[in-house]
Amino acid sequence: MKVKRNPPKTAKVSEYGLVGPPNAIRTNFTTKQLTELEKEFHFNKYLTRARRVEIAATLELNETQVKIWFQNRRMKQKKREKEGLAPAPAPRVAKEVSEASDQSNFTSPEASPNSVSS
Amino acid sequence: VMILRSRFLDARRKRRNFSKQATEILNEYFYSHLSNPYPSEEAKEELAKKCSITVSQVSNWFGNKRIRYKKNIGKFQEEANLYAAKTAVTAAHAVAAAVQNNQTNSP
DNA sequence: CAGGCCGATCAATCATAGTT
DNA sequence: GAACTATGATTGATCGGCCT
Repeated sequence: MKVKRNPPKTAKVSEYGLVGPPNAIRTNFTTKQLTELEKEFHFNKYLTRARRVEIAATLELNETQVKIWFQNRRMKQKKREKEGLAPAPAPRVAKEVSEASDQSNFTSPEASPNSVSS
Repeated sequence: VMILRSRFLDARRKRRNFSKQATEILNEYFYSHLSNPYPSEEAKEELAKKCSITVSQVSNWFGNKRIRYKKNIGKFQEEANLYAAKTAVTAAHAVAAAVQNNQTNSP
């Protein structure tokens, strides 16, 4: 569960030396877990220690996983907000090859969680 | 039976390939900064503007490119040489122009 | 000093567009 | 037109930095 890297900020990554922790499984959250987390997120963007423990226990996840999920979720939301507010620069790229770039971008982010279990 | 792959919640995943020239610009930056292919936020914004895509898309592109490049450098060698050459030519033109300008300006 | 959050990135995977 | 490959996007998790 660790993927030691070295993303250089002030250095060079010249040789991408393979960092190799043999183990690093990306846990797949179940639809139920995601649904619960999402529900909680809409209630509170931030978790309290107590709530985190509670949720972790209920969903059978580590506190860390819950914590990380919320962090990622917040970043996701921020990204969405930023993206959804200024997508329409209509620069006439009056040049050669340039297909129609339609962007039906409106302020309608989320979709409905569909769980069509077979 | 618990491993359900109902992961198709991404109805918005209607991807659209970037224009040929956008890819051109991104690759040019990538290969001319191969030692450190991490554009700053400002650079990303500039690239985004030139490519007519969002900053996030620029980030995605670099993220994918970096990983895929290191995953199989050999597969991209050809591409790397191509852009390296292109950059060299551009640089040469710049030098030539500078020289020309210097001559017409120095008595 | 430990713990959380942010921002960027990674790495694996998904789903689709483009090729063969 | 199926089979394969290229590519953009998503996301659980890591890293470094900053703040409380």
